[in-house]
Amino acid sequence: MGDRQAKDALYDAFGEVAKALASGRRAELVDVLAQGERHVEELADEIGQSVANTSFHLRALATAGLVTTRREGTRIYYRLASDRVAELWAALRDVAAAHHEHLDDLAAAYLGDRSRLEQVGREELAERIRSGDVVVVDVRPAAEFVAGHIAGARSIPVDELAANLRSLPADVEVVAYCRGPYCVFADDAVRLLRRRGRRARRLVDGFPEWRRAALPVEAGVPSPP
Amino acid sequence: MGDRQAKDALYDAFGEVAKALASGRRAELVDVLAQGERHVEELADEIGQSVANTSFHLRALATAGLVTTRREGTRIYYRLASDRVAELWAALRDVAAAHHEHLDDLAAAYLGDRSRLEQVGREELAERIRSGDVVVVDVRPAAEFVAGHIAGARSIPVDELAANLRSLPADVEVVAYCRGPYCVFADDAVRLLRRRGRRARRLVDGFPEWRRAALPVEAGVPSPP
DNA sequence: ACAGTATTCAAGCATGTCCTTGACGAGGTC
DNA sequence: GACCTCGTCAAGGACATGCTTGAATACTGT
Repeated sequence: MGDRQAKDALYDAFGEVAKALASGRRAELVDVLAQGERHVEELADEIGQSVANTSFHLRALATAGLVTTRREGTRIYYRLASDRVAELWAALRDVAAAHHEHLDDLAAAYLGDRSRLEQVGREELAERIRSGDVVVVDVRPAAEFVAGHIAGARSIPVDELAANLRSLPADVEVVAYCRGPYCVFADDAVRLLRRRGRRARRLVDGFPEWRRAALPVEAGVPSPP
Repeated sequence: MGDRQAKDALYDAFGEVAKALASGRRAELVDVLAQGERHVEELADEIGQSVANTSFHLRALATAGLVTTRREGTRIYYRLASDRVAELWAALRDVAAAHHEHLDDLAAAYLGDRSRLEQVGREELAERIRSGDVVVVDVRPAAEFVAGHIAGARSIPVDELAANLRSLPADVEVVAYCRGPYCVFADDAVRLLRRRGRRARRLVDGFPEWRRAALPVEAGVPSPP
């Protein structure tokens, strides 16, 4: 006990888990799966890869233990193995944001200029929801809303927002949220709303962080009008 | 903004950070550096690799931003870029412990049977230190004790423990701690102490976790007898 | 049992990673 | 200034990874 070979093998196992996240495509998959389960074809579409290659990456994640599967009819749904995986993913993002040399530039290139985009913190939003003077809009794809969302939120996927503008009360501030700090959906939604003269901000991070903070969530289809 | 190419580049950057940990040797380095700064030759010795290869891995960690350096005379000291990195490392260990298929076996092969090894939690130990009815022994190498240790602990590196047994009071329980949950030093120390008829337990994790929990720490050489 | 479809597997190529050896470079010391 | 030490860099060989294409598998639903 305590010998070199066994130690190397143990730490190699930690390395294997890290290797599962050591690919941009797999990182994207984890980011999507942190919203809830999805099947292979959807995931392939999300990450812009062939189904075969997506399946290959999902297998890598499954082999490392980060995701598990469930069959429903002819589809196979993948989901994160547990909340710990989402926490690992959040820790990885944190370290990258703090220490990766070019992350700011890359984020700016993908997200655009956020300096004029007002954000709202989780606790403040929870408070405003309790007092009822805010409309919370989930701008992720509908499937992710169904898998779980902030209690009381309305589902309006970002590409349907322009068409549904008038269903939002004009005199109440809107808070949009999406997948997390590196997701563009809420940014685009807030920009659109402000161009139309609405008061709008985005939640600083996304639904997975809200859920992990043990704030109120719901799941299932939107309640009828 | 929001295009495929920029998104891929951003997530590739997250992947690069994960890749820095995607090697058992680099994981070992991070585990050691979580104790405090060390120079290349020491690190090479710790991970059982050539100096050249250790330098290569340290460069990989530095390029990803996980470690930084400081020159002192002819030596170069490496340290973790921040506490976030230690948190990422802890999150990685958690996920591996929960989901890696063979981690239990690998840990057992390296650490030996822990079923008869009693452990003590951080909060309980903090309480017992306040009431003063426990001796806390830091069994890591002396350099790591100097870089930082639990307030009030004594430094007795594990391979010097047998020779210093009589300096420990016989009627007080001993709690040994070391680098973390996958470190053998405290296990070996507790086993030795119990064979010699002492009451002894190990802290569940190690010094980095104690410090991150904002419990009392000190640094510097042991106070004179 | 059969056809249909979602997913996985296999082969193949280009590219990247790990570790070794030997030479080089930056700083300190005499 | 010459020498010494610590650390880094470069080249090279064995091996692993990422993506594509095309075929195989494992279910479902009738």
